Amino acid sequence: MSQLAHEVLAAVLQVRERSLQVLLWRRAREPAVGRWSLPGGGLGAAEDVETSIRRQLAEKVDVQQLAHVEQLAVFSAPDRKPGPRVVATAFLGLVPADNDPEVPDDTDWYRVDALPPPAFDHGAIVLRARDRLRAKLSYTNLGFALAPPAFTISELREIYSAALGYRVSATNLQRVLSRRGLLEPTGVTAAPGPAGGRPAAQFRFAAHGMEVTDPFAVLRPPQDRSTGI
Amino acid sequence: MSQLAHEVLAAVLQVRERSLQVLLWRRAREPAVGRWSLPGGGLGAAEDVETSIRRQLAEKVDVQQLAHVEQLAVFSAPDRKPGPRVVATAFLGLVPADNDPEVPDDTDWYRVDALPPPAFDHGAIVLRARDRLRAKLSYTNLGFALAPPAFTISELREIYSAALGYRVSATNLQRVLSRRGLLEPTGVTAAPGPAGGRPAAQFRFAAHGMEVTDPFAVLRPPQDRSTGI
DNA sequence: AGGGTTTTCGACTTTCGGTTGAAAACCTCT
DNA sequence: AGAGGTTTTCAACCGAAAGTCGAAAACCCT
Repeated sequence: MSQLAHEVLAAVLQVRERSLQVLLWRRAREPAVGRWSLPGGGLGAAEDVETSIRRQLAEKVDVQQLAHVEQLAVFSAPDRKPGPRVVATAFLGLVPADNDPEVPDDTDWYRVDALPPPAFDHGAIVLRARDRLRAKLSYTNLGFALAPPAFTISELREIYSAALGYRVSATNLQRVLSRRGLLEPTGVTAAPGPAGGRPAAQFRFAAHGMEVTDPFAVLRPPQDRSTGI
Repeated sequence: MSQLAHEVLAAVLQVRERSLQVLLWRRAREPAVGRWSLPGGGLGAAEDVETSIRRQLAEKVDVQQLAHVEQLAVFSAPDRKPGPRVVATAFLGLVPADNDPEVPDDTDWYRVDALPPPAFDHGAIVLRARDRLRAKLSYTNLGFALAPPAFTISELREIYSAALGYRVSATNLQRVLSRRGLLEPTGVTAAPGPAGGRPAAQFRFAAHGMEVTDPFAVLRPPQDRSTGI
């Protein structure tokens, strides 16, 4: 079995200014000078890939603000980078909206739908991350990782719309999430915008909704009516 | 960046004898002599991980019969195997029911819910594969990869029940799949069983259902009623 | 006070999935 | 051939979930 290098990369996504954006840094040296790269780096000898990506992301953003990290896929085309072969494990990371983490000078956020010239296969990785997020938003409770600690339904609607790429109904969003027991009111009402309007109630995600749970199952097990409550 | 070995492994699942089973081979040499291992091997210099796992699976089963292969996850704990470190990319493979591929002498099928002693972390990989299959059966059209080319609704129900671990309603299964446009009748009616009974109509998965499509979305895009048909 | 804006919420409709039961179409045994 | 058993098929019903709509509430500014 041949020895080869292994790196970890993360597409860290956040909804910023009403659009889905990804954290990229500009390469100052060859290869791919001037192109934009995902954060990450080589896998250390004593760490698994998840430990490694969290360690390396800590250099770019405050880890406290990473609400969710999950494996995305392995990218292993032999020619995916020039030079000695490197296999990459790619991750999806999510930062809640309204956070504005300090980032290094060479690093910044870019719209996923208008990426600057990406290095190597990093463009494909970003798109995979976006697609994974969109799918999971719909059939899991992953939304908690994109939302700030407290939010109004309108704000949450903006976040979902930006991430999904189409407008969702605020009424429906509230009902779907409520029915799953994910929303709870904070009691606070937010101040209205400059144009006035009724003040909006603030919500937060329920504590038990802060982990990704099983997807909604379409073919459910039969209901057992014998076990009366 | 340190150099290390990379292997590919596959949990190849099939519904056999009304239960979900996985293809395992018995280790004849150290390490882990006598324990049961997933098929796979080292990543070649000129191949990506998917090419590699397909090549290595060809030594165990007829590749024609692999209806679906997808990446599962990377397993990278530094101590997942004794000896020099090896990172593994694990795959989920699916073989349609009713196929009975030739397998080598040291290789056989085992029930996922009663695994023989697994080598290394291969037990965890099998369970991850099972969970992924169960989730995707529910919210995608992945069922096509478990079903034979033609089947009755009862047979399909057996397959789904075995894979999911609970009984599903035949009536409901047929309607859900039909509504998604995945089933089409072959025109043939199967012979009744030994106890008689009405002969069952045969179906097949529609051609456009033979790839995994987008999951069922809960928060759909708004319906555009302006584009009348 | 009046007009504009935004949020909230109830009500309606449609779609989807779970359940049931009757009818259809076969078998075997007498 | 008829009776009785078995399995499949399908229509009908029901409830839950989700999409849509509009009125009322609660704020702003002039």
